[in-house]
Amino acid sequence: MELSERKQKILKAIIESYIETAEPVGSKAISEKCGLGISSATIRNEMAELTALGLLEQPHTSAGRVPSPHGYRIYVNELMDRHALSMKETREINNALNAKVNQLDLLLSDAGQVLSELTNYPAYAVAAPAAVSKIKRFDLIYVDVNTVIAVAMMDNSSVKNKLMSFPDGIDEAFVKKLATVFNANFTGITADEPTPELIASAESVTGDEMGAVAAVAGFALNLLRDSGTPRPSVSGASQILGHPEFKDAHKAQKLLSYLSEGKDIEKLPVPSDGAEIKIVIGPENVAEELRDSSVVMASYDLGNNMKGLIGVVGPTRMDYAKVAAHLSYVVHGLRQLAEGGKLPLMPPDLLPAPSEPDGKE
Amino acid sequence: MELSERKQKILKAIIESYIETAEPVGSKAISEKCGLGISSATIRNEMAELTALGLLEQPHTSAGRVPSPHGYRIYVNELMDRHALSMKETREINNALNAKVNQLDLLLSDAGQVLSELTNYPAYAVAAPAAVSKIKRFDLIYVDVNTVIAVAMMDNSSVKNKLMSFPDGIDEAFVKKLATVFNANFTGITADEPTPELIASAESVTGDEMGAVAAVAGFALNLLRDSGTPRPSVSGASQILGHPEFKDAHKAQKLLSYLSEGKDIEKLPVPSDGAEIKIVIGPENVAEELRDSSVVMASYDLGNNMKGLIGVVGPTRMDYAKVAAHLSYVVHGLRQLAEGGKLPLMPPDLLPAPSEPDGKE
DNA sequence: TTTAGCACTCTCACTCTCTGAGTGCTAAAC
DNA sequence: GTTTAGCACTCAGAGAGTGAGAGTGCTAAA
Repeated sequence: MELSERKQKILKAIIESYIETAEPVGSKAISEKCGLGISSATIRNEMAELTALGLLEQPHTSAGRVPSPHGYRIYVNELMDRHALSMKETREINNALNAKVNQLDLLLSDAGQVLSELTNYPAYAVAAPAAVSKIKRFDLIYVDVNTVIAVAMMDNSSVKNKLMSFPDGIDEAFVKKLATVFNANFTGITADEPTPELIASAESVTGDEMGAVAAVAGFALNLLRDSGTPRPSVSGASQILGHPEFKDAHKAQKLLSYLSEGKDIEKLPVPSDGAEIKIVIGPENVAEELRDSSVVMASYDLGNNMKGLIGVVGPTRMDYAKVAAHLSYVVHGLRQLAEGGKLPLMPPDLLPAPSEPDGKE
Repeated sequence: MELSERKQKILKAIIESYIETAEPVGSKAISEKCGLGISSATIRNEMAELTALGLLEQPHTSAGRVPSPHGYRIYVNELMDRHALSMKETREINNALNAKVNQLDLLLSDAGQVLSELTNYPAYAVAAPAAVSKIKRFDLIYVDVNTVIAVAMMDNSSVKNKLMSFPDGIDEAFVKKLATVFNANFTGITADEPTPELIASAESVTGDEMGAVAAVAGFALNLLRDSGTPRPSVSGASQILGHPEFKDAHKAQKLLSYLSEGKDIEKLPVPSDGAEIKIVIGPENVAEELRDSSVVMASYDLGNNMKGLIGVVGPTRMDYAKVAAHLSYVVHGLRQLAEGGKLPLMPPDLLPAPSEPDGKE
């Protein structure tokens, strides 16, 4: 389908006005605003045709027009201007990410928080579910006679630790031996592999004192079990309540609990091949709960098997251009940080690559 | 002020009915329900007196009565029955906590989640802000030639880790030396102490390669800076939207963003001396944002300097009895877990100690 | 092809009325 | 003195009716 240039301009103007005001847009407003020296009657004719094409909708006869999901799709694929990040925005992202380069798992949820504060929509981040997850490195740190820290690095590069108490005391040499045995036997195995024997053999090798082996093994098993099913971390959930389409608390609740419970996360949108940013509009969503929201998301791959999704959720009337630009910049920032760099405090001249939503149709 | 027994019974019946239905309670309903063989006219007389005493309020002349904050206070202090946890509830708490005994910081937010799911109100958990925080133990784990894990245990027993990448490669022996030096120099110091010299001396001792010392020191400094100002972790935020008093999205948003932003957490209620559970009702709250909500909270002290607050937030029309019982049981569970035990899968015969709200007046 | 004009439609805000729930008061009953 | 029945009174909320305003679609002229 090819739209005349004028139709495109009108559609764009309508969508942008609606994004700003959340009110149905009338012909008069467009004829004044969009700059083509054209009367409202002409606009009306064009709008009628756009409605017939399914790009606009009418809440009722005498209201203005509202973009349909399909209309947003065209807008996003073809009409939308790239949003140029302001100095201030860039600085805000850089500073916030720089300040938080501690634990990598936390970095992601922090990135979500930055994103959410910047865009005024909730953001989520979730690690890619690993088909089988393994422990890559295991160690025990002796703190004092009652305390040991167990540390495990998974093959997706997440690091977990647990503080373990031994009220009856534990021997430093024993801890060392235990660490060696565990590092030798528990790295590289998956949750399915027969571990009871492993534990038994570890016990026999070390000569267990008061179940330390079992305790440590329990930690390891838990990790293997848990890290297969990541939970999304959601930031800025309450932002959604600021938008008029969610002033019905029940609607907001459905969306929020879907996001934060992490059920059916496999139904979250995933990027199409090669696209850096994917925009999924309302009914295009697989998950029932997202059907009248839109999602702007990106996948990240920070190397070392750290992969996953990060995205922003909002009403279909969403400022796609701005959100896409922010998201894209944040993902670039993450990658840079993961490579060990710091982010420059001034914005680079080259803005992030163009967003590339999947063009169906 | 002494209430006659009959007034107490009526007040109790009104509050419990209101907690259940969220509708103003009329005299007729009470006369039928409360079991004293007394007509609605008599109840009306009593209700008028209770209103005069400030324990009930009338939304308007011809509506029923609604408990006032003061009324709730009396109810909580004197009238409320202890809620006995069902087998099912106990099992649910035990299982959920048992399953999550990995990282202790996570355990707390998990406890919040359990609480929130059980009570249908949002829950928060926040560590006590440390006056000065220090590193108790520091270590580096060599993973491979490009990767090192830094682990630090703070004196409040929280353990933090960071995965560090060294694209140019790093030597295992060097990592060991570095760990020794850092453990010797960075434990026991506070954020204020003059660290540039420390770093310099560490660099000279180890003979730095490509800024590894600086990277590790950066991690340590960040920890020291950050861990002084804990953020509350909030679970089940969206639950609040399920209650009719928060169907106004704006009101809900104010509450939620207060909780999750962690601003002014010093204004969160703190337990009064000796009380195990504290209940703070509506306007009794210090924080402006909590003024028309109630908070049921407890402090926990899991030993090893792990202290903090855990609580549940809801409308003033809250099922105080149930929430207090759940919270109390969860806190007991935490303590048991911290001591290294597992929770029994069957409920103990002895239910948690009675809740003990501060009795002002 | 564009535009002005006009009749038409439909929502929203407003008012009015009616209904039902619940009260407070009074006078009688216990 | 306490309790109760009876009754007039009050008020929120639902529903119907109305007018204004915004915006449309159509027609005929430019």
